[in-house]
Amino acid sequence: MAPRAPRLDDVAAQAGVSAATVSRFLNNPEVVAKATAERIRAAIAATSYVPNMAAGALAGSRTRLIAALVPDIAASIFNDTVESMIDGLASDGNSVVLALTGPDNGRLEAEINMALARRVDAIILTGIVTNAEMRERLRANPVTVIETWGLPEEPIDVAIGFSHRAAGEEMARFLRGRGYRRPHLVVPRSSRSERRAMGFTDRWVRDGGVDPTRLEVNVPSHFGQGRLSYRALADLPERPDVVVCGSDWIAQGLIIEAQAAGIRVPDQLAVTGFGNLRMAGDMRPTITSVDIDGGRIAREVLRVLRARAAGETTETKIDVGFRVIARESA
Amino acid sequence: MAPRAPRLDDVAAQAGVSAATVSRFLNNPEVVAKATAERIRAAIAATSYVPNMAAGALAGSRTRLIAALVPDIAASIFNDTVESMIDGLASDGNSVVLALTGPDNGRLEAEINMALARRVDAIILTGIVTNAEMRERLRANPVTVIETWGLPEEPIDVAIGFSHRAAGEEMARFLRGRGYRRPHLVVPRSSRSERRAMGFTDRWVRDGGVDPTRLEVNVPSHFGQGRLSYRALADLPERPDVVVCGSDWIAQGLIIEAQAAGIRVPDQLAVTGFGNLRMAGDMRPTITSVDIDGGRIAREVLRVLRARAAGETTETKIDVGFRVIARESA
DNA sequence: ACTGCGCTTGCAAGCGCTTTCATTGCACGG
DNA sequence: CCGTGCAATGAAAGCGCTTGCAAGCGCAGT
Repeated sequence: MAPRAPRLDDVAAQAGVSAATVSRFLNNPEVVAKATAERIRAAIAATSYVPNMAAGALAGSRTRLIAALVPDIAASIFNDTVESMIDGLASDGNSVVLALTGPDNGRLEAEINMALARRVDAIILTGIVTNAEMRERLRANPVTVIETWGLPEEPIDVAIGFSHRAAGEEMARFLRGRGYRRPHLVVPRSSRSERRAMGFTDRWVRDGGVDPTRLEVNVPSHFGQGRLSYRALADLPERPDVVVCGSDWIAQGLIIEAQAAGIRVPDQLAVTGFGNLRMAGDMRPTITSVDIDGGRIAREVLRVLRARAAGETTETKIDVGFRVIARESA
Repeated sequence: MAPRAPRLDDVAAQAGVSAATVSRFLNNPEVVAKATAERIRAAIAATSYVPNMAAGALAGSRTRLIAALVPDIAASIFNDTVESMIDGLASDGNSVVLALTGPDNGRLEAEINMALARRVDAIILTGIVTNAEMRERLRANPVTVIETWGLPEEPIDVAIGFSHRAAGEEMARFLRGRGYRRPHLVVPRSSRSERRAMGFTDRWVRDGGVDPTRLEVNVPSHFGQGRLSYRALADLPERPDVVVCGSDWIAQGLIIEAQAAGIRVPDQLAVTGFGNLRMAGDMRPTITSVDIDGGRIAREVLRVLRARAAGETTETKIDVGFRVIARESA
């Protein structure tokens, strides 16, 4: 009944060539003679052949599968990067297996193991893996591993990111330059935010400022937290003059709650975000933020992957930097 | 040098059993004798064996790979659903290949073909496939196909969604009940939004209302469009009393721009959104929206997939409905 | 003791490709 | 006219796993 799906052999027979030639045509069209290519093309159309990549993966030890591990995608700052990566990889003929590692990377190990079992060609991590054993495990594996959004001292393989600490320091410098005196930090509970907060605090204090107050919030961070964070300001012994938020969402929520309370931003309270989401530039007032070029990260990932596919070597540490974007809110 | 990765054989030898038994242990632990299982478990640990799923897929004609096709993930209303699905599927031992079909589903066919080539166990579509040839193609394939967020007359295989037209009608009924007279629609250029707008307009007019004015905006819709949409109201011959937005993002941006212009929402201008994002309930004023239970969609998808995996049959049309959530903005 | 049954296990045949190696055919220079 | 070399192709050996089939085993029933 169900006439089994056509295979390479069927196409080959139809075209009057061997399976090997069809395979070559599929993977390296330029090595087969023009006339042959034409016959094969016709045969493929005639049989409506769809290659079986599972078989190809086994035989060729190349799955064309890339694993992307991210904490979440609900409203994540990584989404733009992930989207660009998927786009680029797809046009190279790869597919992306998206795995969620959850807050605190709770499922990180399980997902890395799954990626290894699938024999993906590369694993793209968000943030850096802290578990030493896991790092070794990955290093021992022939798979390409790219750590993004962070710059560890010794990358497992390749790291593409920036220094969160430096970003924090830069924001401290920026706000100090604008004359603010009493910063308050709203810090999502992720190692990256924590690092930025450290950088901010260290720099601020070293420059003679008073120790910033701080509030920690759960990840993933969102709009509602901004509102709550605003209310929490009331509990502070002294009112801050600027609130440094760990994400643009929080900043937006905080601004809206402040405005609803009749507080003018930035005159009475300045606010900064992080991530420079598109919304930050559209908000009223526009939000001062830190821009990370997610597209650039995606491009670098693609570049590295292409280089690897071509058998070339690449740098192992790529700093994409960041930029404080001064806008109306601070 | 690089001692080749351990295979099933290596584990088998180590455990003193045949490869077949190890395979069975891996896929059906309960069929191997307790003592044997223990020896195999030890052997796996000793050799740090990681199964090769590519080989497993070829031999077992089951990839445990699910393709999820969505238009985008940048700030998509589908993200919650996708996230829940990935979570659920991962805990069943599957992996999700996320493919982006782009605005207008420009890359839909290419990605469906890729999914077919990978021999995924199921394809989860966002929205319904309009290309008749493609629908036939999918029907002819043994793969499970689930269309979500829509309810076509004749699903390719299984459809899990709701009627966008009915949602539009319901919103018309709701606003009319509240006494609004001059609605203005901000409609993203997607077939789903379009359908809701049609439903709204038909109902509104049938109930004796004046034809709503409308503005079309590009997808993916975002905050900034809301601001622009507000400004565009000035071009209208008559000022609307309620703006029905195709997404909560647009509604939020519109509200903020209106407020910045000194307009009180909802007193002077009411606004509704769609999607009931978390933010909608946190905004000032809170946004009246239409809730789609994305988690429910995800759960139904899982249920269907599990049933299929168990060889059972399932309903082919599952209506998850929607609910107008009345809040402050309208 | 013999038969039969259920539970475990092993054997071996693939799954549909890729790739190495060898072969063929042909153009070309000597 | 023959030897060379290159371009194009074919033959066949896997890639590492799953699974149908059959056999071994211990035990209950007769």
